[in-house]
Amino acid sequence: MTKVTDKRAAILNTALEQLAINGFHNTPMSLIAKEAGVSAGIIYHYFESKEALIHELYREIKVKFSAALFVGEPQKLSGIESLRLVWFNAYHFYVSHPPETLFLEQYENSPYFRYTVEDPDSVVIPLVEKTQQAIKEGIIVDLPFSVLGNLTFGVAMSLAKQQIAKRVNLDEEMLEKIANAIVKGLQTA
Amino acid sequence: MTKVTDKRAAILNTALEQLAINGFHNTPMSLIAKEAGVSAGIIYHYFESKEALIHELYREIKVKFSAALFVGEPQKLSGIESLRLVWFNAYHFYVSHPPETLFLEQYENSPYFRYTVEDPDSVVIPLVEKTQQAIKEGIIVDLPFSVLGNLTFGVAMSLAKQQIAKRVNLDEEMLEKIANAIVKGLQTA
Amino acid sequence: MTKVTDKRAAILNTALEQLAINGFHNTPMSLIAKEAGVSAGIIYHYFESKEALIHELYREIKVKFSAALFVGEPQKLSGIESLRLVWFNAYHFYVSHPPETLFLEQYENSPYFRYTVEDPDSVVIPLVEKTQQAIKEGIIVDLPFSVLGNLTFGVAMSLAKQQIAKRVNLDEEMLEKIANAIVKGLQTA
Amino acid sequence: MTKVTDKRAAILNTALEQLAINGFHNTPMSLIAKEAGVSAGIIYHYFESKEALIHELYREIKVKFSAALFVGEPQKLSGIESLRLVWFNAYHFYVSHPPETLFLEQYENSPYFRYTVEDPDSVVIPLVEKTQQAIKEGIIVDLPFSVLGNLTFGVAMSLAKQQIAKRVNLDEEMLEKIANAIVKGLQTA
DNA sequence: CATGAATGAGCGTTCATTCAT
DNA sequence: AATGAATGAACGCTCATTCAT
Repeated sequence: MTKVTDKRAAILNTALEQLAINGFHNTPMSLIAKEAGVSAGIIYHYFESKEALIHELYREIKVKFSAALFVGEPQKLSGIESLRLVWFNAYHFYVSHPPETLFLEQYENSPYFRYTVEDPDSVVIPLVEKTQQAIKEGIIVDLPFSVLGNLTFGVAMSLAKQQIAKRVNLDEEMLEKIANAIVKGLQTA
Repeated sequence: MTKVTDKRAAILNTALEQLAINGFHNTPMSLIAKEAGVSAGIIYHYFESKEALIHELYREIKVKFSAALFVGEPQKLSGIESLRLVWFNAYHFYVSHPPETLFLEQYENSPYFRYTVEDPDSVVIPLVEKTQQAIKEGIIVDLPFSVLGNLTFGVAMSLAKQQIAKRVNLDEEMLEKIANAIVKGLQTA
Repeated sequence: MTKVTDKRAAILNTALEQLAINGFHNTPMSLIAKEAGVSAGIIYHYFESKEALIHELYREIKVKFSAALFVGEPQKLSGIESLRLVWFNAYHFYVSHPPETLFLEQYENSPYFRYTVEDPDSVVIPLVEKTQQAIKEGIIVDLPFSVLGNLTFGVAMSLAKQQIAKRVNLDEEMLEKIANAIVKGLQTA
Repeated sequence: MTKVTDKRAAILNTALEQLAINGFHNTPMSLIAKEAGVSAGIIYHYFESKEALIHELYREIKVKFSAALFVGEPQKLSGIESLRLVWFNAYHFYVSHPPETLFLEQYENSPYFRYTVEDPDSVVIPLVEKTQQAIKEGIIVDLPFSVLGNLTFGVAMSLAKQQIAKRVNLDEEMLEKIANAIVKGLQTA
């Protein structure tokens, strides 16, 4: 049992690594197999296809990401403070998980995967409710969730990618400025 | 003379369309040729390789995009008003050019093209200077250009992509709200 | 184990045959595959490229050829007798291995392979030494090795090619005459 | 008239040069056209095909070569002296015409052209007769013409190729030695 | 479960040849 | 005669997937 999980996990880990480095289309299954120390054939025992493997990877990363958003228990803070903390959590997840971030970006921009429906992870519901309440209370501007997502997570990911690629060097002070800009923008009045 | 330009242009147009729909790696040269109504070989008369064709496409789109930013002459407005107008221009360019937008996103996230240096188009310099001045005057928060780019163009593109995919429906009122959020966030005090 | 060797060997054998018949550039990999009864892809499992396959073929033929030179133990004969025997051995190898001979000729005259360094096969060193000694003793004319090679192996190969092409019919008597001519020419005084 | 000849000649000259450098299969017609300063299409006005162009080149080189053999009027010398002079003429032609030599070698070893019949150029008949007479007189060993050709022209070409490739440096003294070896070998008694 | 040899469709690219101008 | 854009078959090679062992 542990063994099975181990091999499956090894494949997933290696796949993530290699897909992030080489891109989806420059990462042959045989390379994943080789780097994971398994045979090419066995991958098809655990995953139906390369596509399925990638989808599964996406799912797992999403779960990890969702969990990371709750560091510091933002659900217990006020609307604005919650927003700020969640933003930092997202940014820090991205910045400290380069392969995951590069993978997500590729996945979400691949026309191949473009039509995958994304329903919000159930675990994230407390945050959604918190935000809805803040909107109703007139604390946060009334914008659709997907727009709010862009203005927060989207920006966090873009910045993290720049940081990862070292095209910018964001220190704590600058991050504060950026978080302020975002929070200020989304606050009413 | 016109003929040459025509065929070259037909290839570029078709390539853009197909690359946006299928993605770089699921768009064989033979498909571009077929859709453009030309033979596979002739593409190599106009472009050195598939890679060169894609780079050229990128270059041309960037030029069109840069030009689009100047609609309404933002360079003649005050720092804040200029920022707001440029943001709208970017958003409208993206939203009204879905293939270009999908292409740009893929291009800029392709590991294959990740190392292409991007110096700001010279035509865009007036806007850069305008912004620098606004920062110096303390009107806009002092953040690196790449960060400001994320908070403006990056957000505009993400929203446009959502709009294109009909995952959201942004009317003028909502766009105003969003533009306000961004401008407010970037304004000092 | 035997199987692997079998398929690799089948590819090499078929490649030799086809390359000799059609020439390097008129022998598609797909033809080699078809004639060898394997898929096109599998060749690349055993050889890195068409070029590598050809180089490997050359190497193997050279080894076989070198071994053939020692039939009758020429290294134990006097300088002159050794020379004569080696010449016959070379000629007989060529004449009894038409594909190998045609292949060698193409390989060594291909601009593509013109710059391959050819150090004498280590197995051949005894013969080289024997010849050097005969030169030092004043039995054989003092000419560079490459020139001696031409006057012996070169001539043997050319004649063998003519024989193979049936442009001449060299019986034992005539071969004796030719060998005599060569040996006489290279003998001092 | 002169113009036609000029363009045809330009194509032939350039073709020779490029074919010698790159080999038959790495010399596109378009390269020949470009280097000759003509259009790709016009070549097909003068030559039926690439193959026909190559055959024609071969024919012309053979004529030049045959003429070169008569330098110093060997047909007026004694059998042995004639043989020696012809050998030198052949060698010097090869060495002073590298493109022609590399071309000839490729041509004659190409399986594609292997079955071209080679009847001795009529211009060469005086030499053939001279040799036949010398054989009849018992001065030169009685060997078929093609064998004698190998032992003389064949060796001369091989050595010239080595000289051209600078794999050996044959000075006059050494050439004398080699010529002596050949002549001695072919002389009776 | 596990291997890795084997398949074969598909890709990017080349180039001899043609033909509208 | 002359051009060079255009064609399209063919090539070397890759790789997701299968399957005998």
